[in-house]
Amino acid sequence: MPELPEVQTVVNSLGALINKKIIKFSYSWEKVIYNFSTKKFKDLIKSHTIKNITRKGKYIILHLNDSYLVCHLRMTGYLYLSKDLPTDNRHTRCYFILNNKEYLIFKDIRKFGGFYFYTSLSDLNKKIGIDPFDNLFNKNWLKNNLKRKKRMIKHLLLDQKFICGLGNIYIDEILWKSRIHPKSNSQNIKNTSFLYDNIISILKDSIAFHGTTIMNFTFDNMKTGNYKNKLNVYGRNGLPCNSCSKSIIKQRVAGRGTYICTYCQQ
DNA sequence: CCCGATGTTCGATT
DNA sequence: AAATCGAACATCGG
Repeated sequence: MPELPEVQTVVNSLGALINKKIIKFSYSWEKVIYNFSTKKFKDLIKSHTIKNITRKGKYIILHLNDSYLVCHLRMTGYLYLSKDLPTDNRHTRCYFILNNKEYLIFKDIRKFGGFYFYTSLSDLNKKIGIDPFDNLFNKNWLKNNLKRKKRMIKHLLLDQKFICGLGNIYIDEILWKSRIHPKSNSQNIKNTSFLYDNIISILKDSIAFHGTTIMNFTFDNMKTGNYKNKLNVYGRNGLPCNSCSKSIIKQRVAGRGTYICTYCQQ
């Protein structure tokens, strides 16, 4: 579920974490910590103060005194602050107790999400590419780097090592608005400037609407995103294209369910 | 009941 | 280098 706008929405909802201290870590699913055993992680995390919260791609980054607590929500992760522990713990995988007696709670239906502990961000930066809101990501960057690759555009945009943060929903939306067929070769894309504008504007627009809730995405005590009503292709199989009125089709591209207007996107 | 699909990522294989 | 596939899981719908 969560792509860049949803992750940014979560980051925005966690501002109250700043300057709070982590007192204790508790878990019920061992694999919720990706790069350490939970035993080791407990030691590492204790008594750290959260200095800042940022995001890169789909990763949430809590800046600690001299280290980083990084969270990835994968498909169904839900990270939120609460004065109380959940009454329904079916999907609670772990939580942190803070010095003000509040809880940072991580629920995750499908158990794919979790946390990394890093002493530097270099591992993370090596793993993923440029963020769309990075100053270095501009029209020239996109033009030059699309030219360097010979890949189906949808496949390339899904690759987090290329650009990080885009996922299945927003790529379909961006390619529809850009009038680009998802199977197009990245080298042959003519209007890269228009594609750039649509990447930025669609992400910004969705952030303003707190992201898209299709099935499971919630933030800040069960709030949901409202961008779903603004989707032009995703999930609109068989419905008329908002530009030409011909039928939206669904087809598998790069192994993912993909929504296309074959008239607008040649 | 079984099968397929779901917004992500990783690693193996072609 | 690029593309496909299965796995990590749970849930829902046909």
